[in-house]
Amino acid sequence: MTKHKDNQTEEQILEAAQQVFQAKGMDGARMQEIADKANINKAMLHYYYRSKQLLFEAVFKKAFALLAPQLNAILNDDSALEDKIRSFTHNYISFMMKHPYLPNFIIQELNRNPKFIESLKNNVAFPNISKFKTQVEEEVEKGTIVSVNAEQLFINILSLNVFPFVASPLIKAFTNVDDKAYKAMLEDRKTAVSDFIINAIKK
Amino acid sequence: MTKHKDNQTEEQILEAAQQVFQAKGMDGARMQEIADKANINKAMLHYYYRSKQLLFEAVFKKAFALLAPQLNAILNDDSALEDKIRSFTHNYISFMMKHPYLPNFIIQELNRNPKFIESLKNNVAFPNISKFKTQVEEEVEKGTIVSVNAEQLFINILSLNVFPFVASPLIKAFTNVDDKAYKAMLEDRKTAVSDFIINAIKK
DNA sequence: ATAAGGTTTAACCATTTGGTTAACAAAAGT
DNA sequence: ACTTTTGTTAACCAAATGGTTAAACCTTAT
Repeated sequence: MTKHKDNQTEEQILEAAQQVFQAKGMDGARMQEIADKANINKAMLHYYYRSKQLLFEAVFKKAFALLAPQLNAILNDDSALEDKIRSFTHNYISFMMKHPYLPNFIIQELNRNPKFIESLKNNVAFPNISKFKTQVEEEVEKGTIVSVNAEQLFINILSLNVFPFVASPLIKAFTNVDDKAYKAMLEDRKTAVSDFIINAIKK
Repeated sequence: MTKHKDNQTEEQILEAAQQVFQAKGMDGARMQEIADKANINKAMLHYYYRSKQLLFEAVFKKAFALLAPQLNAILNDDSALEDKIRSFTHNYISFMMKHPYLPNFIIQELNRNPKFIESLKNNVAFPNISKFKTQVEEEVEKGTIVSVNAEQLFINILSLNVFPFVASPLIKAFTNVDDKAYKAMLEDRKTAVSDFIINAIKK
């Protein structure tokens, strides 16, 4: 119990900031609300993070660092394509059901400030398609899957997995489904999406 | 040239508001910026629309009214399922390439305020899945497509078509693709996506 | 004990922001 | 002609907001 209270406060702030920023975005978030949620004085936010912008960036980078390994699972893992699709879909949906704010937060703030992505490319293990592209091209050549463009396939996989988390209010409304039933549908998607994708590319 | 100048001003405001709201969201938008873009005094915004909230709602409803018919094309049209998937994909991507801000704007603001969807259900021709569901179930019974849940299929179609517009900065970064090449990829998707979907459900 | 260093708080500040007001200009109705 | 209604503007206002400050409070090493 020597001097870890500082670390603890810093963590409290980051935790509270994460909640507020992810729920309301950079522009909608209020420093006072973050301070209240962290049970500290507003000046502490500036003591530890200097400015709203820097606090936001800390939250954003932490969120992105959480997402990146998920994506690298499909882009850089060594297993066979079909296995990867199944495990990625299963794992990604499980993961996002625990962090439902994440994808929307990242997409929204990246749209607000596209330059922001440049700093991420340096700081975090940034997902890259090249290895996945080689693998897809090999499988096409071997004849195990139909001829597909690797980028398009990647976009399709990503779309089918991410979109239901980004657009949930809209989809719920169109399909006349409540929260509970929507969760059940997401649960089904852990296998339904991979079946769908594999069906689409299997010869 | 009698008394349409009023209408003209009102339109200028709505047009400017649309640009600013869609680029920066409700919270990030500034009334002064809208006024400047419309080349009018800030007080005029309140003269015609009373408040930021009401101006925003006018913009939002107009945007949603533009989107809804697109979705009704796949949900309520009478043509055969396969034809619908092909024409929807083609038309939706063409349409969104002309209005790239639209889907992100609607999704973002609906996440910010999910209650908002209730008022839409009354005002606009709100897309509904029921007819589409019947059609899918019939085709499954006839044996022309594999056994799929209609809601899941709808989500898949929507995901594959919408997501690339919502997450473009992210996808561009992962696939190392610039603006021009991304547009070409979207162009390809007009047929690639429908092929993908039909492959996935065809027996 | 006490000096030094980091930590925390209440009060304060400058700027921004949505919104209002009162006067003025332009049509439109009589 | 003149009165009323509608459209437009500059100046103004109160509240909110990100950020600062100066003093108080701990903790710890000397």
